[in-house]
Amino acid sequence: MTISIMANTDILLRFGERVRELRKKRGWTQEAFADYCGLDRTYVGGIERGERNVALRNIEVIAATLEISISQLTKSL
Amino acid sequence: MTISIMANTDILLRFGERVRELRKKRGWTQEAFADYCGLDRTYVGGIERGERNVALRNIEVIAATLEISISQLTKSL
DNA sequence: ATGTGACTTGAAGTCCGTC
DNA sequence: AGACGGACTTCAAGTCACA
Repeated sequence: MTISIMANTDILLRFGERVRELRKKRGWTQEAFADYCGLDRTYVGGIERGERNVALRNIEVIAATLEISISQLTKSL
Repeated sequence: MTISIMANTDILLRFGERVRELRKKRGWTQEAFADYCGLDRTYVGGIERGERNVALRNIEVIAATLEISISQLTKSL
C-alpha cells in the first residue's frame, strides 16, 4: 500500500514532477518560469525531468518563484 | 515584525541550525550523525555552520536519518 | 516550447590532520 | 565533541547548439 502516487520513485524525479505540476498549474511555460527564477531554460527542463540534483539555494529560488514555502514545495515527496 | 526567528537570514544558515537542533534533540554527536547519514563528519559540520549548499539527495538522506520528511525538515525555513 | 548532449567552472563532498 | 584547514575528486551550476 502506498502513501502517495510518487512514493518509491527517485527523489529527483518526484521533485521534478512536483515542480512541473506547480508550474503548469500557474499556466507558465518552462521558459517563462526559468526567466522568473533567473535560471536557464534548459536547466529548469533538466530539473523537471529529474536529471538535476538541485541544491538548497535553487530550491529556495524555485519555491519563492512559485510563491510557496520550501516545506510546501516538498510536501508530497 | 518577523514571522519567524529565522526569517531574513540565509537559507543555508537556517537549514544548518535546523539540522543541528534536530540532531541534538536526538542526543547524537556530529560524528555519529554523519556516520548514520553515510556522510563525512567535516561535511556535516559545514552544513550545520551554513557553509554548504546541500543538494536534494543529501537533504533526503538527512531527513531519512532524522526519521522525518523533507517537508518537516524544512518546516521552519 | 521542450528535450538532449556536450561542455566549463565553481562548488559539493572526502580524507587527512590540528587546535 | 566540534571548528577549521589543505589537498583532493566528483558533481552541481550554468550555458550552448541543435533536434
